[in-house]
Amino acid sequence: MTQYRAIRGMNDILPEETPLWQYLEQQVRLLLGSYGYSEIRLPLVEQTELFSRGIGEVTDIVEKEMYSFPDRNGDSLSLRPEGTAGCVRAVCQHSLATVVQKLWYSGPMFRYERPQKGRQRQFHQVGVEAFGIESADIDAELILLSARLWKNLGIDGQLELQLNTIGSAETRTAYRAALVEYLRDFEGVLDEDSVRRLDTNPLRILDSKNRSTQRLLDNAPALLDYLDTSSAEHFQQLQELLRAVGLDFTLNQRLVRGLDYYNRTVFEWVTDALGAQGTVCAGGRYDSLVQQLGGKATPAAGFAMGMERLVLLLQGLGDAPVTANPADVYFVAAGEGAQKLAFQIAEQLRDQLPERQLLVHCGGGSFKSQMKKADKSGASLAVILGDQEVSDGTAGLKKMRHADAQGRQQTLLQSELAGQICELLKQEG
RNA sequence: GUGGCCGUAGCUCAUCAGGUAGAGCACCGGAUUGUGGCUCCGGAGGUGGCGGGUUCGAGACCCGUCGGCCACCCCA
Repeated sequence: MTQYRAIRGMNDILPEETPLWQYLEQQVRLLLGSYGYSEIRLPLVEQTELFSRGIGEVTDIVEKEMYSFPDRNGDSLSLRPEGTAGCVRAVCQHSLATVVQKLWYSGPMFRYERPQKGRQRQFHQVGVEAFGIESADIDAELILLSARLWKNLGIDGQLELQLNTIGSAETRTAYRAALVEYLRDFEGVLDEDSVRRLDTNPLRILDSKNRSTQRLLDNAPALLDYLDTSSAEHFQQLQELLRAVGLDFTLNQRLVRGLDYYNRTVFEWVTDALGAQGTVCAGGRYDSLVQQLGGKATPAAGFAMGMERLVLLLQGLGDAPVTANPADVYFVAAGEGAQKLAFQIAEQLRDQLPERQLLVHCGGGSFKSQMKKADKSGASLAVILGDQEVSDGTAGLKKMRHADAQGRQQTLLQSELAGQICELLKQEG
């Protein structure tokens, strides 16, 4: 029984899983680079106020999910529950938005929630943000690059794009009033959470999972009818751009986001392969956030993707796209002299083959047990050194998993070893 | 925060009217002298999450607690 456990909801990513994470991160990095986005690295901790002002005081994230604590000087700090607020803060602080900025970041986020499939208390997001562009083309680009990432990862078949617009602040004020007026009449039949939201955040009622609430909404006023003309045009342009490149999407009028800063475009990539946490990537436009956080008015749009959820999708692919790297050469060394010799030869070989994985056996043991380790390492070649080789200047070189038992092992001079290994590895590619 | 299911070796799990625990995989060693993969033999490894209760006796029953999973909620 282990004495210490990781904090609930904060999981270790074990060596077995890291190759898949590295693969995912690499694909993300390449793709974002190809669209001209630059990485920005941000602190995990910010002033609590940045989040309450940015995300919204009455959102669940701020109300009950933040890890907040007083700093030693009494300031209230919080572990970031999302990345956009901090990114906007950095953009303002360093006056980055004097020109168009296309940025991305990745790292852990923290929310105090009950863990379940696809949901941790410490989880990882990659966020992508574009500052300084008001037109719908950047909305389209953000969506297109995410679509391309799914394709590159081979998970595009499992994802569907849902799209909506929530218009301007005025749109929502007017619509909110109409929606509340409509729903008040059904207060008796609404589910408990939706009743509460009538006062706090009525738009969130739209994406309630409650079936009877959803039925009530069938006859509710539609946000589209309250849309201001420029938002309507913006939305129209976005759809045209997406259609122009043949990207499928579903209009979902009940799609609203849980963070207050969004306006106009909102979108989600959803899957039914992950149980209840089906949103893998989501975002939208947030034109007033920069100004709201003290910067110059700057239009902006962005999205975030949940890395754990993407990893789950990749793992579900069956054919694991990545596995652990097998070794190339394993040095079996029995005896003190052989150990020294193995290190010498291996170090020399590392100069010539920096890309190859060379393992020198450590920890002693019989030839037999060392050979077992060599086999398990996946190495294609084993170098065998013992007292005899030390004294006569030779080395055994064995091709592991070689069909022909006869030609499997050769004895050669130590001076020939490096050249022969290079040659054999080159043959294998 | 609420609810359902679950908690036995590193991992996956079993056993039994309640009588103080097993298998497979993994690990270690051996099967002729210094050599892997297959097979065979052997070994190590568990205060049965923790605490309390019922009982002559509990891993098995009851209560509590902690933890896990899933769902609500929330959201990436």
